[in-house]
Amino acid sequence: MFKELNPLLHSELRLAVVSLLISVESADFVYIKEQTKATAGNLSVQLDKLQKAGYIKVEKGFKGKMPRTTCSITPEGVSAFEEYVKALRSYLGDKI
Amino acid sequence: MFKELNPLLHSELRLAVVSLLISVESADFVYIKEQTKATAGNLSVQLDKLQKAGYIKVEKGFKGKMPRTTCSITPEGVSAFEEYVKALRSYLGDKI
DNA sequence: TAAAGTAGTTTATTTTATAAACCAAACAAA
DNA sequence: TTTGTTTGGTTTATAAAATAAACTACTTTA
Repeated sequence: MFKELNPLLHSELRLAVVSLLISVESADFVYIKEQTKATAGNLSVQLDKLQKAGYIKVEKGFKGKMPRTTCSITPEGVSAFEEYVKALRSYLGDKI
Repeated sequence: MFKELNPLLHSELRLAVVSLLISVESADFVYIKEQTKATAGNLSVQLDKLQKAGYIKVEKGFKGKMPRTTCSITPEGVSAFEEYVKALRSYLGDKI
């Protein structure tokens, strides 16, 4: 009846991050923070979880002299998201 | 960009309950428990939250001599669910 | 060179979800 | 008839999560 919802994606901020990255090739920390309206601390924690799950890749470098963290989605991230959306449908019926 | 997801509905079990009740007029505790595969304790807690939010109506009565708790969705519950689904779309893009 | 800003991380606190323990009545059966 | 079991839950305790606050390190500006 109701499919299980991947708890890693069933989180407002992490879902927003993955949703954003899926349509964008790559995005840096500041941009993600702005788009999702997250606090830096919360974003840092959630990016870490997504990375540890293998759903995103996080690269730390510099833009000039300032640190710059760039994120991109992995193939596992894409398919986890697709699975999540499929599972969601079991809750939404024909409403979507 | 990303709409806020009503935290009361953004919970696997509460979403399942509301989703179930939306298509069914009314359902009792045991039935909901079976359909959602929830434990009784968890279900009890979550039904209480939904009721306190005014999203469902909970009626306690008896079937013969055994207690029987019947739940149904309220108009506020229906519209909260519809809002939630609308907000979700901002995360799912054209994936759904 | 002191103050303020940028880009984050770490730690602490609050909130949630979940599980475990419990309760009361009914039924079953010895 | 009293001991055990099942039903239908609720309450309380614990684990996990989200969030906020505090902090670090470096840079830019006044």
